[in-house]
Amino acid sequence: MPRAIREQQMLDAAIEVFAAHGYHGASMNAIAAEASISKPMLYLYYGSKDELFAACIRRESTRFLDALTGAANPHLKPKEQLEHGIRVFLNFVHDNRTAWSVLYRQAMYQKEFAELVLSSRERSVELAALILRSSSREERSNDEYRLMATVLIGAGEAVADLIANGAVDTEAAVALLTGLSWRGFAGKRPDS
Amino acid sequence: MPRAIREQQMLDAAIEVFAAHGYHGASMNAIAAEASISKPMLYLYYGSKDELFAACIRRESTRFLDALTGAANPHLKPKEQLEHGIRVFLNFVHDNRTAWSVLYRQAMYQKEFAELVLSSRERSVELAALILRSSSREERSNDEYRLMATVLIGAGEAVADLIANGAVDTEAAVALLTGLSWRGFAGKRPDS
Amino acid sequence: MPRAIREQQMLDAAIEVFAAHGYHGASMNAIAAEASISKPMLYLYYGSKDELFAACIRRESTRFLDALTGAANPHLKPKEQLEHGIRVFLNFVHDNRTAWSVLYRQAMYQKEFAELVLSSRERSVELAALILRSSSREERSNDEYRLMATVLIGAGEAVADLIANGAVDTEAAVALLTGLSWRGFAGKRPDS
Amino acid sequence: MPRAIREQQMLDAAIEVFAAHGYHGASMNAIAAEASISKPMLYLYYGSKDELFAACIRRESTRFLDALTGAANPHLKPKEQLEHGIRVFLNFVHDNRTAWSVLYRQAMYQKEFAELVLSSRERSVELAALILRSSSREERSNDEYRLMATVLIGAGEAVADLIANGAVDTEAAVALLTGLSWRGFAGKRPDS
DNA sequence: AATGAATGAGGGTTCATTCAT
DNA sequence: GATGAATGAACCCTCATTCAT
Repeated sequence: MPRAIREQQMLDAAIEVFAAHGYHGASMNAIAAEASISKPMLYLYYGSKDELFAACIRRESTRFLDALTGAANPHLKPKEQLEHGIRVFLNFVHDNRTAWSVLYRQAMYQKEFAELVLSSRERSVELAALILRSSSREERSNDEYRLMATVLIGAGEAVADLIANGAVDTEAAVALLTGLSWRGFAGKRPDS
Repeated sequence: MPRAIREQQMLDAAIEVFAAHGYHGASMNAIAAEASISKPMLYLYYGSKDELFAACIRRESTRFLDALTGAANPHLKPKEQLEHGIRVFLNFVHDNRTAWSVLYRQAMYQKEFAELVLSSRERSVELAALILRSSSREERSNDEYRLMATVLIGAGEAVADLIANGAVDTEAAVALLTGLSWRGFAGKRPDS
Repeated sequence: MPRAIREQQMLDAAIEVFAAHGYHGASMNAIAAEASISKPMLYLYYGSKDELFAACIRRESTRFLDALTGAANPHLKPKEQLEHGIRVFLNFVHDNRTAWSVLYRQAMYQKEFAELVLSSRERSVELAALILRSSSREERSNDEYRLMATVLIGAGEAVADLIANGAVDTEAAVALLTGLSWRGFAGKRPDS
Repeated sequence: MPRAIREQQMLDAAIEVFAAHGYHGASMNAIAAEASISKPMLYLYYGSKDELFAACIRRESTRFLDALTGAANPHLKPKEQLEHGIRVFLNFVHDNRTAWSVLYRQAMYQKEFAELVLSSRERSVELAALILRSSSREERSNDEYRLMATVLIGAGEAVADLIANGAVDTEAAVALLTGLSWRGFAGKRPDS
């Protein structure tokens, strides 16, 4: 069986099991079983549980960034662009909730994987910063935009958690986040 | 040694070790050693690793909420109140970063502890919502304020992570968050 | 509190807990709790779990032998005497089933306690041998009677187990054992 | 090493250690060491200590029943058949005394294993009942024969214990039990 | 006389990881 | 290329037992 296919098969299984049971709760046994292969194969391809987990993070990060990148559309007006990006972001997180919570949130606070997650998040911050810059009514430094992007993403994650818990509807969340982005907490509502 | 003191001693050690290694990475052996007591004592006082972890969460939650509650000051003007709350929040998260990341962030995504963390977070959301309401220039429903508070806290957590990484200075972050809260991403800067 | 009463209180509790959970399943904690005293008291009075268990065996053995001894009645005819003895035996075992099974049957096959149990059983064998001798139609040596008594008691224990399981009614068992004792397995029934 | 052989090797070791120390006294460590394998192997093959113990019971039960079944010989006269069965029984119990005492006697009084032991014993009772029926001088119901068989086995076990203790010689015991079976305690000796 | 507080030692169980084939 | 068989190490938890008061 060709290497590339095997790799995907194994990653699919690993992500599934990691997402379901968390890093420690997932045993190499379970992953091998889920992938319908033998344990030594996992080690042959990935060397260790840590590296396998890292590979999972990398693949999901890529999917996430692809989704975000795909959301950019030069024809949209700034505000629409922001809204669309937020929508894509929230939908992605919601659709991949379990994987997201394990591979991003948990991993981000685990010494061994924090760097990996952060370096990936860096890129989404970059993207968000671009959108913010284009939406902005005045010039700011790159660093400022990046900081703001971080805030936006943090807020997005918090809202995404709410969506995942069913506490909030996605479109409502999009509206809220867009509104807040535009006017802040204290500002008036558009329709008022 | 009296019971009350032992309990604190044990919680101190547990929080330290949990924060350093995460829930699974922390062994009861290590916690007992850190507390300079024997393992059975941990079990005598807390019954199980799960319950010990839960006790840690509870204690830190309380500390956090106390800090937040202490930040409320009726003499402050709304905007100052918001700014002060943000400052207290960021400082707390920064000062307790490791405990925070393990006892809140990791625990929140672990079935056994999610409920506990969420019920505690509920209370900080409540507090933040109050502050937001008093800062607001127009009336909104309670639910709306709570949602906004969640967003604010999510944003705060993201920024706190940056502070913890040394990427941002606390006061700068306070200014940014306050500004964004007030005017949103797109608004003009106060001084412009 | 006077020593004698304490001792009984502790033995009562110990027998109860041992009978309910077996030797290993019974913890000194549980016994102390059942006796409403502190663990060090148990150790003060009995020194160790083994010795406490031995004391339980001794007390129950005494009760058992007392019951058996009380069953002897010179006014009864030999066959009636035998039947009465069997009845008393079976009833005792039945009434004290849990304690019996733990303190005799289990203990008998445990290195540390086998000797104690056997030396107590010795005495019941002696008693049974006396009854058998008086029932016998011909002279035999003491050793022979003792051997036969052992057989009788073994048979009795097997039947007692059946009674305990509710598989057999006590009086039916008495009749059976008496009949068998009198005539053997192959012999005709009295009424035939 | 092939699976089948390992299984036997492990059961051999387990039976040895269980017999020597009892169920609780036997540690999985000790069993693994005795079998010259590692502990995880035991768990891979048997899943838990309980299941390993059950497997021991099953194997020894089978051996025991095989021995008993092999003792049946249609060419023997009823009384000889009974005598032969008793001899085989006593020899088996004697030859396997430690295993017998732990795997049958102790297990029989332990909630988790009682059912297993009893279901196996059921079968020996069945066998003994058959022999008794063919030796009997008059017709009885199946239930009666089974009850008598239980008594016979109980008596046999008691005698086997004596043999094991060296208090009695096997052939003497065979003669006694056969005689008692034939004539009861009170009857005359054959040679008188 | 009595106990709350404390522990050393060990048990069952699981897991990531590696040979030998 | 692929795996069945095997293990060292560690973890959570419990228990009999003992001080210090």
